[in-house]
Amino acid sequence: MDIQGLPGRLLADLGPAIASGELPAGTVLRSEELEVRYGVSRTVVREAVRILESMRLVTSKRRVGITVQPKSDWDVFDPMVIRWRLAGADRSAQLRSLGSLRVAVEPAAAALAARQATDDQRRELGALAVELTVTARAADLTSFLQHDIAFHATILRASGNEMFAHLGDTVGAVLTGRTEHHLMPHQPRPYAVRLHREVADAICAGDAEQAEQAMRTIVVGALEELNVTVD
Amino acid sequence: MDIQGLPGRLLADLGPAIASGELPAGTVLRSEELEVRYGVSRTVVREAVRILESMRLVTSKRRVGITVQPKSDWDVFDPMVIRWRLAGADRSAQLRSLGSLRVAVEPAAAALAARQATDDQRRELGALAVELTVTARAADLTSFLQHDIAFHATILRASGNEMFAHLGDTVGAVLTGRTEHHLMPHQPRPYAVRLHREVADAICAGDAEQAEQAMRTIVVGALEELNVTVD
DNA sequence: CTTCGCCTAAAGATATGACTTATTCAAGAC
DNA sequence: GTCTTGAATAAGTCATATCTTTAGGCGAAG
Repeated sequence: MDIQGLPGRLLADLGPAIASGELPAGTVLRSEELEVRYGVSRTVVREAVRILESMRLVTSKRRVGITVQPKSDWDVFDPMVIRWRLAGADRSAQLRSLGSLRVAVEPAAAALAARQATDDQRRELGALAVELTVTARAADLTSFLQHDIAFHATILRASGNEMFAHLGDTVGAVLTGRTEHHLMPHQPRPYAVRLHREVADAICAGDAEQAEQAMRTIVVGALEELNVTVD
Repeated sequence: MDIQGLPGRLLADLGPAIASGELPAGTVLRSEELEVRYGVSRTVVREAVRILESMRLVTSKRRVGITVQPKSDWDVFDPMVIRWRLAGADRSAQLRSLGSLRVAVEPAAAALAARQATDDQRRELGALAVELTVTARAADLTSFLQHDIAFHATILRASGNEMFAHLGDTVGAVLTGRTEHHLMPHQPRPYAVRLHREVADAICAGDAEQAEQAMRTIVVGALEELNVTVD
C-alpha cells in the first residue's frame, strides 16, 4: 500500500507533518537539512521530495528550497494525502468534505449497481447485509466495520464506473477513521443496518430508484451524525 | 502545472505511453534500459519511476524490474493520469467515467453553492452566464469554452467543499477535451446555454433546489450527448 | 519424483563526490 | 531611482561504487 524503502520513511514522516499543518504553508526545507535529519543520502531525499511534489504538497526550486504549499493546492484526492489528513489535525474538515462527496457519489453508484451489477456481486451484497445485521446485533464493531467497508466498496465497484470504484478505498478510510476515533455509537444503529439491508435488496431486485433513495438516506445520515459528534 | 526537469520529460513520455495502453499491463522495463533510451542518469530515471509508482501505474521490484500495472490499479483521480488518458486511446472510456462523476457531483455542488456562495461568486456567475450567451450566439467556441470552464469551476469552488473545488480542473479538462476532439456541436445548443443561465440565476437567488435540477439537466445532457457522439 | 533449502547472479536501492544550472539578492553603474 | 551585472546559493544532474533483496536454479534429503 505505502511506498517502501527509505523514501517511504521520509514520506511517512513529512507527509503527515505537512497534512496536519505542523509544517504550515510557506515553510522552507532544504534538502541537505533533510539528509542530515534523517541520515539518508541525497538520492533518497530527492525521491521523497519528488513524490510530495507530485501531490502538490511542496514545490522544489533552485536557490529557494523545498516550500510547503498552501492547502488549496494539495491534490486532495490522492489516497495518501487523504490518509494523512484523516490521521491529523484537520480530520474533521476532511471527514466533512468526504461526507459530502459520499452523499453525491454513493446514491448514484447504488442506482448504477442496481442496473448492472453481476449476479456474483448481488449475491455478495446480500451476504454482506446479513453479516452486518449479525455483527451489529453482537456489537462486534471490528467485524461490522470490515463488512461495512466491503459493502460500500462492492456497490461502488458494481457501479461499473472505474472512478466510483476507486472511491472504495477512500470510503473505507472514512469508515475506519470514524470507528477508530469513536465517532460511531457503540452499537450500530438498527435503523442504519436496516437501510443497508434495504439497499442490498433493492440492488438484488434491480430497483435503481429504491437503491438510490436508501443509500442516500444512509450517507446523509452519516454526514449529519458527523455534525453532531465532531468537535 | 507539470513536473519539470529531465524526470518531467521521462514522465511526459512514459505516462502517456502507459495510459494509452501502448505499454500494456505486465510490460517490464529495466531502469538501465530507460537510462540509455533517454540518455539520462540513474537519478533521473529513479525519480520519474518513483512518481509513476506513486500513481500506481508501475511497481518497481528488485530482481524483476519496473512492471506496468493493470488499469484497475491506477490512481484514476490523479490529475496527470486523467490528462494522459484523455489524450490517448481510452479517451472515450475516460470521458464516460468522468461524465458519470459530473452527474453525481455537479448538481450537489450547485445546490451547496446556492446556499453558501459569496456575493462575489454570485456576481461572477451572473457575468459568466452572460458571456456564455454572447459567445454562443457568436459561435466563438474558444471563448465559450473558456467561460464554460470558469462557470463550472466557480460553482464547484463556491460549494465550499474543497474536494468538489478540486474537481474544477478535472471538469475543465473534460470540457477542453470535448471541444478539441469535436464532440461538441459547432454552435453550443441554445437550450444548454439557457440552462446555464438558469443555474446562475438560481444560485444568485439562493434557490438550491432549482440550481440542482438545472445543473443536473446540463450534466445528464452532456453525458447523453457523449453516448451519441463518441465512437 | 517431489520438496525443501541453500546459493548465486541479476536488478534495484542507496551512498557519495564532482560538476552544472538556475535564481536570488545585492553591489555598483548610469 | 532604476538597471545591470556578478557572486553566492541551493537544487539538479551525472557517474560510479557498494549494498541489499530475491527469483530461479541446483542439489540433497525424503
